[in-house]
Amino acid sequence: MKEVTLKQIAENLGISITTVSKALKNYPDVSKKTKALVKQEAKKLQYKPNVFAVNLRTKRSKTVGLIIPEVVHHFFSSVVNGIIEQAEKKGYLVIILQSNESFKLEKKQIDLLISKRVDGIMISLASSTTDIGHLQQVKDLGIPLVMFDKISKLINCSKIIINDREAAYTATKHLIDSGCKKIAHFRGALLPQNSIDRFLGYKKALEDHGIAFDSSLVYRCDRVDYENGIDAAQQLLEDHEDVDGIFAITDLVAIGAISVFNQRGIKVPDDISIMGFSNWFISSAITPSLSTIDQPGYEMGKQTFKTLHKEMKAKRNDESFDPVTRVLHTALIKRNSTK
Amino acid sequence: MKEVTLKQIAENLGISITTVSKALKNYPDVSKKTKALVKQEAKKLQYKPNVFAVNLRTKRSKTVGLIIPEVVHHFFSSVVNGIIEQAEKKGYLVIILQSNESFKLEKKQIDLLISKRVDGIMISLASSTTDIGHLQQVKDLGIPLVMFDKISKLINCSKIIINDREAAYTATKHLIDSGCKKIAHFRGALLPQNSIDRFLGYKKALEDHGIAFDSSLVYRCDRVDYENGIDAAQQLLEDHEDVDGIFAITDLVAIGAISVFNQRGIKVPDDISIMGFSNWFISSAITPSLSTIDQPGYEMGKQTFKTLHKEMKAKRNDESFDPVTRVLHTALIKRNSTK
DNA sequence: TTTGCATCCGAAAACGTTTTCGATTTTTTA
DNA sequence: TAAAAAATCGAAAACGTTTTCGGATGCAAA
Repeated sequence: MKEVTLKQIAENLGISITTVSKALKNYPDVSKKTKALVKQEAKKLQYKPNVFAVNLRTKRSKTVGLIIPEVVHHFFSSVVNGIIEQAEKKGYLVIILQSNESFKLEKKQIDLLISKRVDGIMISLASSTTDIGHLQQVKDLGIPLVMFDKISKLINCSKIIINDREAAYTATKHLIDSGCKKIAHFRGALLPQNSIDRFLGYKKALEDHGIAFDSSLVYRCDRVDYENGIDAAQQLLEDHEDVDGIFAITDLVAIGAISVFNQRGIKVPDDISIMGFSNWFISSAITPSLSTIDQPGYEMGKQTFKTLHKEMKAKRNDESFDPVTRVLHTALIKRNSTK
Repeated sequence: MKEVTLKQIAENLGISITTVSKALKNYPDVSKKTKALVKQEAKKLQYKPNVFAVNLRTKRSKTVGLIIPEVVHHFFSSVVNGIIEQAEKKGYLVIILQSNESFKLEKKQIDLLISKRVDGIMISLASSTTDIGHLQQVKDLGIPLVMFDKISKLINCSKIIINDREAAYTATKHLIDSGCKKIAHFRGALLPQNSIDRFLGYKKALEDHGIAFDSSLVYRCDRVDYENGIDAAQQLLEDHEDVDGIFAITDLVAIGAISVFNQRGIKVPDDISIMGFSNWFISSAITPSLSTIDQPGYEMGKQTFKTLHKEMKAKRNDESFDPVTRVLHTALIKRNSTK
């Protein structure tokens, strides 16, 4: 019941370990005859290379690390899906870590991935991350790094993103185009840039269309979840009776708002129109179905790994690699929560 | 810019590699003085053990594999969450693979994990998996294995599950208790045992409460998603006008049904009561909110890794380990889709 | 002084692979 | 037939760690 090794095969065939190794990897300096022999014996014994030894020798693990803020999250799980599918195609495995939106944890996990000597790292930052020393360290060690969605401009690496500002602009414009005159915004916390950008897109759209920006119409949801959507909607109803549109930073927030309106008999979209953001699965399943911006999670994951793969390949061949920034396309999804 | 190794430290201090290694691991046969010296130097040079060499030497990777049918799925992502959190606590990393409900892919991925020499494997089977040769192989190789949720009885390993049959019984009984007389069931495909068990629980509940089982009230959703819920509900409305309750195999199916009733002006729960299954996040966010059975995904993940960890530990110490089966508690969640 | 006993250290083997480089054999060319 | 070229193979080093086992040293007990 011993492990099958190159040595084992070599002894069985009466040849050297070197030749066995080279035969299995199709080196040109071993004859067809011995190659066939070796391969046959390897198959017979069900030889599987010891990946630990290979790693040690080649200094690579064919494994990459992924850090995301949350696993239980439609958008991020879509990204994960895109990443692991693509990675598997290229023979890479993915180690997934969850930062729980905590900077401290994120830092620790970067260290963990470094010590595990992954071949590359993909990350979407925690909201609280501003200090980027740990990421700089990754770059300094020469480990390929790709950031997606929640990025930091301070670090010079490849980035896969959407244009949050433009998408928010489109969302707001859709409300304006459909006749809304007084549009509220349920924004996210102050910190992640995405939250800021969406707010700026909202503001810009108003200004471009002759609607004065009114900061009292902006509500902050520090956690962009269902409950905060409920709270914001309730507060909004107290503060302003005549609002006829809402652009929510996230589908979940929008859905929270809708549930409030449903309960109070306020008709969506007749009395008030609502736009979400992300096109989570859930947004097509509620009543009324939610108009939103499609944020291509799966595609983002795919592109993220592809970019990382290119960078890893370049590194392996000692070629230089210039970081790229890829901005993915978002689309307006018109459903029944807007006119 | 060379890697810092034990050798490096040893040379700097003029001692042997052996002593350095032992000092860092607090072996008793190295003096306090040299220990302090070594540790200081290690810290100074920012020494990090080469995990590849450690793996090769110790034959362990401190990495475990996880195969699930789908990543973008509330329940499974909750499980993932529980697993990686627990794993990280114990110093293990998790490699996640997605079988896409494909038996072939599942088999390939098992091979992949074996060849990567993970220390243990956790899996929830693809629906189509009946042949379990690949899992037997895992057992035969002595790799600790834990199955959860979608399991096979044919394989002797630890299992973390819920009692689908009992939970379905509870769900159906709740409909009966709240006054429903004619209860339909939207079941899943023929294959995964969970689908069968939920069906059996439904049937048993009817029989125990003096309601004759009527197979024409059972609709099959081969994919348990939103669209199939819509289809089943529409078909049901054509076939039977007087149904007053539905037990759907999954929240998503139930929500599809609700959307149909909402559209047609059929009142839930006044005209018809609906029970889901799983307590996905979404079920509390729709209108009316969905009564369902809580399936503890996070806890399942936690227990799954904990059990695996015990088994890995036993193996490391050459102790025997008897597989355990843990049945987690499910709870009836009463919301507004039932009376 | 010898013996016994801790205490501390290091040589060396081992884990299994990859790859360089030189040696040997075979084939081709002059 | 000899020399050159090509084809084929293998010895050995290297990757960085862990762990066994024996040696050295010092000290107390006999």
